[in-house]
Amino acid sequence: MQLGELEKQVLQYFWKGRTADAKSVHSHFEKRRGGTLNTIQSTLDRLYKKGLLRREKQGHAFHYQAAMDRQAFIGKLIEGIGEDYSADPGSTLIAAFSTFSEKLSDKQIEALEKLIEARREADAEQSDQ
Amino acid sequence: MQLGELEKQVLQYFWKGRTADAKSVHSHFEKRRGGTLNTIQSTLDRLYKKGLLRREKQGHAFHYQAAMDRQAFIGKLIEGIGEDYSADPGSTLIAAFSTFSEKLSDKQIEALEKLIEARREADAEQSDQ
DNA sequence: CACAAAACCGAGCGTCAATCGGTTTTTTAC
DNA sequence: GTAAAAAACCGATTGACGCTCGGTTTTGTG
Repeated sequence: MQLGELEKQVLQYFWKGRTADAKSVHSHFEKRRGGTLNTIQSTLDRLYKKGLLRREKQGHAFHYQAAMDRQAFIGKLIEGIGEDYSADPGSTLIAAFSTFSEKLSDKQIEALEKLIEARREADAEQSDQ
Repeated sequence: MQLGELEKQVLQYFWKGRTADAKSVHSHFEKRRGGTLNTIQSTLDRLYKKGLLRREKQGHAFHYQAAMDRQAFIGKLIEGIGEDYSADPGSTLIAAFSTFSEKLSDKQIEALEKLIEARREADAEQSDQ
């Protein structure tokens, strides 16, 4: 799922937890980059059709919000990379870890180990039943 | 770094450790998908200009080979995603782990833990000096 | 130097995001 | 209920970029 520059920015805007209609989004982006309301509208529509935004009629306008959070979306993108280049999940993850290794803080490493631990426990649970 | 379909396939061809000239690559891909030698040539050239293939004149033709292996490249792509969506390395990695968690074998989890351990030791080493 | 092989150039096509003018549909206000 | 306003929707244009390939130039070899 490759997004254009404006799409990326709009998505990140919604990841702040906001719900907004085209008008609000437009007034937010107008200052920093210009563009008409129509441009924002078609971008919202594209993101909606791609399943990245949810929307709902509220009075006269659609109110949009993120359909998944940043973490879930990034996970999907990384999954897509694995598929594109025929890498299994394990090696994709190892590639990621190797690349980032030096940049990780102790805290982040701990968080990762906690996830691993949790996953191990889930495994044990499974074999109990 | 978004690649086209042919580019992806050619790159994977080189990840098998091969060194090859345009002619060889073409004869490899001709069966499964057709296309002229010229198409392969321009694809090799594009990949070369993107820094994904290395090349060297050998007699009258360039011999190409992968400039980095699959793991390094996938690492770079994932890094790019983090940049595109303003995610720090730690959260990118956690997103990857969360997404793949259930799909990982025990072996792959162990491999990951070994990497974490290695990274911890590197840290300790550092603080010794 | 001539011939062959490969590199290189350039153009056309398809896809897709960004952009925006114009039209249709929907809401709301009277 | 109808008119005005607001928003959605449609369609066309532009700009990237990958794929494709014909044609020209360069290069290596005998």
